[in-house]
Amino acid sequence: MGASQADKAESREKILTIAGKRFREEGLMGISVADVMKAAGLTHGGFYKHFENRDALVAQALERALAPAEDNGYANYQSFVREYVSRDHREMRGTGCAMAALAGEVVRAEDRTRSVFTGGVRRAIAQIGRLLGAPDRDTEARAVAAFSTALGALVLSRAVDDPELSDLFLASARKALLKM
Amino acid sequence: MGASQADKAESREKILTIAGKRFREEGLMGISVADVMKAAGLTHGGFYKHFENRDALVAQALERALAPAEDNGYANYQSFVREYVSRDHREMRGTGCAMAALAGEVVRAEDRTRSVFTGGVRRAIAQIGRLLGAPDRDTEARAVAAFSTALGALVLSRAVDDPELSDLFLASARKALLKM
DNA sequence: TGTACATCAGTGAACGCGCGTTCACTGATGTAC
DNA sequence: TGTACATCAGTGAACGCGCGTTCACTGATGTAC
Repeated sequence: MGASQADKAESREKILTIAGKRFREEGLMGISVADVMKAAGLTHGGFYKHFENRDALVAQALERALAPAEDNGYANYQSFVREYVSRDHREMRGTGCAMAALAGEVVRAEDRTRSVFTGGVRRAIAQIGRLLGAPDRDTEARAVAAFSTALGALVLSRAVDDPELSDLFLASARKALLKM
Repeated sequence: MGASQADKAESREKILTIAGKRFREEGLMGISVADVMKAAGLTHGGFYKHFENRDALVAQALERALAPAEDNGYANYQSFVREYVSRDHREMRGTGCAMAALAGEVVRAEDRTRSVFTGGVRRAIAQIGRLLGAPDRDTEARAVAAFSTALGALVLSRAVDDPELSDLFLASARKALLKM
């Protein structure tokens, strides 16, 4: 069952996309190599033609999930708050912010994965800083605090099993963020 | 190797204490029944004399980890901020806030576990609300946003692999929280 | 108080299962002539 | 352009291992008389 170089690249893309989604949904330990390959329409044995081992997949899938999306920049600080801290984002676990999905787990991940994560955090802070407008002495600190609030509220709104309390996290965080 | 009823109660306590610590450190899936029992000085087979199954241990260990500690209430809002959002707390993963340690994982946990978690969140919000002083129309919303900021900053300060950035999360969140 | 017996916390071997990884094999792709 | 051959993406069986759970067994504890 031979395959061309183009097929290989396509398989790799598929594996990374699926892994990025499943890791966000099920956690970094929540899905097996065989499951990822099956979801990509392949058998598990071929995995090692694409990645050195499972940890490499974790790091690379996270890298891709955190890669800045061209189209998906926020127009301004208000739309960042309204889109990031929203019910839609809460529901989109597999395609939403990978930092919110994996922040709690990444402490225990491999160095490479942690470092990729840290890069994503830095870019997020820089982006929020830009949205906050003309940089002054404490723009960075305000961006960092805003990111903590937004991510914290999103994570807690997902964790809690009461829809009202969940909505309260989103609404309260939006209100606080728009005052900052 | 018979054991008295007092011994059994003692074993149960030990298992719950160790599990509560290890779950916070390694995640809800990060430690096996055999490891918990071994750490408690027992063999794995006896586990089922204490708990119906592993999920029951998760729920009960979380319940205990979230039980309000008599001695450990915060004197006021400022000490909550300074103690919760601190380097010490960041370093104390096994004995620190179980909500910060497990918020990201609990979405995928059993109903019982999620419900226990939600109870802990409600108590945390109520406590912060009280610390914020005389309740007015939006004390609850301010407490909810404050909790999001504090937990988000703690989680991110642990996730990130750069000590400076980690400290920046704590310092920036404290500053924002003390302004609220 | 002493004796006989039931209880049951704890032991450790065993179970079926899914995991990450390896490997011999296959056949279409890509290359050399 | 056609033929011969090497490459290597993908297959699927197999590996060793650790997991959650079960179970027959043990012996001190607790109870009945």
